[in-house]
Amino acid sequence: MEEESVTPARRLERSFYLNTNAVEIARNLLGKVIYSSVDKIITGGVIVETEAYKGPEDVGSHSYNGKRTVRNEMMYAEGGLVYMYICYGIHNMLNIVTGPEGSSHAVLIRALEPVTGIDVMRQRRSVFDNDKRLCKGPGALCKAMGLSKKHNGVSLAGDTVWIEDRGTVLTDDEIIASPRVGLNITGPYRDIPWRFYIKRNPYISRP
DNA sequence: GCGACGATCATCT
DNA sequence: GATGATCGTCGCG
Repeated sequence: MEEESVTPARRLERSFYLNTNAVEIARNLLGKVIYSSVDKIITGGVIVETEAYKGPEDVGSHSYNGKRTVRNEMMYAEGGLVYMYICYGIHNMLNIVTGPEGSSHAVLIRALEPVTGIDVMRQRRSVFDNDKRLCKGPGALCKAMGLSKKHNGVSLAGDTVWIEDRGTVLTDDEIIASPRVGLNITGPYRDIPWRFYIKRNPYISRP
């Protein structure tokens, strides 16, 4: 038998997403690689920034207090699906549904370090001068990866959107936890450190 | 039916 | 750092 010199990339398994602690999953998604295959073109990048949203106790979550609407229904699905919604009328947001069916936790993907299909991402974003901007922010990365609300409910076990573990190990001192971005709420959940990003990574949406 | 409001981004100054 | 773009969704009654 021949030994592998590097850890082979392998898709995250279903159990990864069934963890009931979305905060833990948000942290553990850092360093993983997310891919999309849209119009037969594969694009992807390393996840460098995430945010956890924990329903129903999290005032910042769409599912706060058990709220259930047409828009957020996907949050209640079993972990391992994609929850997409539109923000500010323009921007698509990519979330990973987590926890068992009936719970409503999710992780927002906020920034990627582009790895695959970079030229297509430049075209989709009309950004040709600075690859650090390609997937800088949740709306930007969706545009770069060709993802929109029509991908709501797509399974990460399928061949449209999936996440791989490349064996990257991040220690706690390489990860920054900080308050979440853009929430217009008051109370303790406003400043709870549920945003995670890789320290000094130039591809995050903001320091 | 309608008014208000975003888990943002690009383009200014 | 400030501002305008832009529209789906929610909640009201």
